[in-house]
Amino acid sequence: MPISAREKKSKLILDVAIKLFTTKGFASTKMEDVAKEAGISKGLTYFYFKNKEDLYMAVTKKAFDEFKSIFREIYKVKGKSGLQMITDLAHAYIDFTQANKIYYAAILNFMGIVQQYNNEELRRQIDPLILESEHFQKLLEIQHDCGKIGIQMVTMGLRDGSIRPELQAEVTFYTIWSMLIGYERLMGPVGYEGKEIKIHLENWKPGFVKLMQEMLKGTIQANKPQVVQASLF
Amino acid sequence: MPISAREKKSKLILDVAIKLFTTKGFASTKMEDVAKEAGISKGLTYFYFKNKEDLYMAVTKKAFDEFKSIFREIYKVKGKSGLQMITDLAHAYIDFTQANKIYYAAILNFMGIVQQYNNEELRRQIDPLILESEHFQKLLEIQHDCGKIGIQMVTMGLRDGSIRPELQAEVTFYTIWSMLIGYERLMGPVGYEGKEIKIHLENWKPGFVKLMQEMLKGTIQANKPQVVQASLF
DNA sequence: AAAGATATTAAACCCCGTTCAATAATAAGG
DNA sequence: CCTTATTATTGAACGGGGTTTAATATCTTT
Repeated sequence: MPISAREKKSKLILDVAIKLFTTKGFASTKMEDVAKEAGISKGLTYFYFKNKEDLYMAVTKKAFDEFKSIFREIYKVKGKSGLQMITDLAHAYIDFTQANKIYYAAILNFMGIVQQYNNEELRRQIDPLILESEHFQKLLEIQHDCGKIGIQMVTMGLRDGSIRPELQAEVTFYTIWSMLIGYERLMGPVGYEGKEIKIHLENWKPGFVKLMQEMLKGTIQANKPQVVQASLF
Repeated sequence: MPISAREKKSKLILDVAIKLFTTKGFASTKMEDVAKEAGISKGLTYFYFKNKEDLYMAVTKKAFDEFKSIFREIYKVKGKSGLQMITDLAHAYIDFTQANKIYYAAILNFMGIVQQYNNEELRRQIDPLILESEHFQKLLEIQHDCGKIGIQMVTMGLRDGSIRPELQAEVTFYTIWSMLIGYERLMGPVGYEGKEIKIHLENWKPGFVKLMQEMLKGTIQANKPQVVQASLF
């Protein structure tokens, strides 16, 4: 695939933006900084991206792509029980969010926007340019896809007996996702407090994952993979 | 308690700010708007609050106070099992966050700042005025207090048998908190998607709470209150 | 009533995202 | 190859809005 000059420069700007957002944060990164680092004039960045928010959306798009690929990678490996997949997903998710803070921040930010979007009173506050952004709809789709894959994992678990059969797949998966989102959100603040509590929390991650497993665990051994042919989708 | 004129006006501004942040959102609310609505000049708001962020911190403070009182109210009722308390807490938390979007947004925002604060590289990005804010340290404390109360609830559950004894109180409580935070965060976005998935998610809340209970449930009946004398703190 | 502290205002300031008119570079067509 | 449209690129100007400031008014205190 021959990349046009335009696409190349667009990518350059995006890469610079990611780098700066990562090191300095979104708010502290000026459009001028991005331009300078990319070796172009400030005005030109507006030729490639509608505005700063649009640039951030492009970052978010990359984040979601990577995010979805994590889901897919785990899902496509055969010979694992549903519970094992969910467990792997949890680990991968935590690793991902910790290794890519901006990506994760971007995803969280996006979810916040969608939340506003659902609220009629708040919807009009959203910068219309965001909604017009070519990325916005695509992001909704990707998020949806991730959900679908996750639900399939739980469904597998229900079928292969690794997850308690009385659970409902959608509810269960979204609850797990909730836990993961909240885990990241709390990890920092809680860890910070220092003093007594911090010590015990060093083993939060294993404890967290274990609790999740307990919540789901079905009739078969959780960690011993179980071969099942799943007819999914 | 005789309230000084200064405190009264300060409170007026704060109330106006809360009202406007609620209806228009933080970013869309201009300092001028706040001033006008409060019947004062823009400059004067800077006499009572260091800057916009400081004003938001004051809102956050109110949010956390209310938040903590929820924890306390539930905790002080006698004759409930630990599991029941946690269950009540979950319901109260969800109600609170849905009834007070700005308050909840403020709490989330604060947690985000603390997260930055823990990261040496990111710490310097934080507006120093925030850290200097008289509220900041107090907020950390309140958050800490909430954690302590929650942990006590779990501890009660461990003692009275309503929560599985092999669990560790801190880890368990923070995991539950994670779930709650994530639940709110996902509720909007997931609900939005419309189509197939939405239908099933209408029963997410009960399913969510039930899953949480299953995760914790110990040897005694969960929802039937169990009188125990807890020697806490 | 004078001196000092406290409130209050309007205007100025400045940062930064955004727009724009002018110019250069490239591509297309005859 | 020269002309003409199209696409890139720039630097300067614009404008919104948070923040500062100098001047003024309103208490307090003695």
